[in-house]
Amino acid sequence: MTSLFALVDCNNFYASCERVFQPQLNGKPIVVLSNNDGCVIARSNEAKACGIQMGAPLFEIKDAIAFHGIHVFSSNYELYGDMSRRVVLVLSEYSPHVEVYSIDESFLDLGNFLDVDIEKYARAIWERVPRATGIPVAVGVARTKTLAKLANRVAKKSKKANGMLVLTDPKHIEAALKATEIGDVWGIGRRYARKLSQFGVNTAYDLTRQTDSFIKKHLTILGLRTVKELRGEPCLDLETMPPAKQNICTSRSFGEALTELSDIEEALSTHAVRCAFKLRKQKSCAMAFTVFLETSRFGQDSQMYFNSRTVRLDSPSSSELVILPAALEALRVIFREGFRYKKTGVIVSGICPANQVQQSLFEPDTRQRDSNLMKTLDGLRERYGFKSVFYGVQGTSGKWQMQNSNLSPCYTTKLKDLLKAN
DNA sequence: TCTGGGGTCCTAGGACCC
DNA sequence: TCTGGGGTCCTAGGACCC
Repeated sequence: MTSLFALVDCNNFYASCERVFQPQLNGKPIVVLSNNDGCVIARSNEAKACGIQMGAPLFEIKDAIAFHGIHVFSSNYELYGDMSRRVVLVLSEYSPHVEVYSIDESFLDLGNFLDVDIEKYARAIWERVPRATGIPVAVGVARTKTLAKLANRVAKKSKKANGMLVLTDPKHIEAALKATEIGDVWGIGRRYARKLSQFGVNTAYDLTRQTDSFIKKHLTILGLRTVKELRGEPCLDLETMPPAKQNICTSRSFGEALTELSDIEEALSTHAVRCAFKLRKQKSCAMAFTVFLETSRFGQDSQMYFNSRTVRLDSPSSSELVILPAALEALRVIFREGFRYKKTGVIVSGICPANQVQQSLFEPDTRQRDSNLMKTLDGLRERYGFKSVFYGVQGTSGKWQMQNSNLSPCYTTKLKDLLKAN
């Protein structure tokens, strides 16, 4: 029995989502910006052709935007999240085992599809997803996940493949490995790419020719796994049930620099509430959390400051009534007058399943009461949005709120949007 | 003036224990 | 004077992913 994986990757996903609802932008250059309209996180092919780089700060490309008439969007994660669900729904028609790897990528298990012409099958997926959702995709198929990733890349780049490639023939695999730069291999980042090139290892093919001990020494056992996968030996399984997260971080940069503690408290309390909500959503409790506060990391004139404080809880909790006041207390400890702050956030850690939590002996049992209240609050939030109920400390000044001046409407989830406005 | 927000895992080294 | 060896836990730092 041989394994077979397909990697389906949405092309320029965020840009494609925007285009589904503004088809007049087909063929036009589009970029989508990060939170706070900071830098470019998605580009249509036309924008790439204009020379816009991934991660480019908006202020650096203002001229290019004007010159080429590039359409600019703030990121709209509600829209992208909903489009992503639609794509996954279509994919699940093609395999009983789908791993949603990220918002725009899924692995499909095509092993045991014995009587199926895989070439035809992959092409069917490639055609069907855009027809059903409006989102164009690339499909790469191979014996290991890492090779499927590589096949997907080649499928996108090669004119001949035109967005779909089944990479199982050894001769084709070798050619693909030779055509793939080391830094484009899944699992090899910038640092490793630089290090490897010093040893004369420049392509994925070069990498497969190294000894295991060399790889393990310089790239740890994770790198060795990558190399084995490139050689065709499956080391990674499909993960259809994502494990509960071990850390959950909620943070945002402020729309503008803040100096007042009370403004920062509004932001942090909002993040703390959201973070506790995420924790409850995955049915977990946390043993500890960290609050951090920082100035801009880029400022030259103003002084930089970063500080964090970790708080251990007496017993694991997911209650806002526990986390929120303690988070604010931690913030007041690390806050210093006289800095221009740019970001704050909270990270919960030491996560365990909620049903395994033991009551602390010396604590009054407020757990049940809290849990009932949280259930009620979460119900309201899911139905009417996060603005429907909030604590006084979260405030209404919203001075910390992000900039998103080019936000598109939530086309697919509008009802929720309307309810939120009330 | 303006530079995102999430996550994962591994390794090395120190503290501490028997 | 001799002053081993093995284990666990924790943390910081460094790498990676989207």
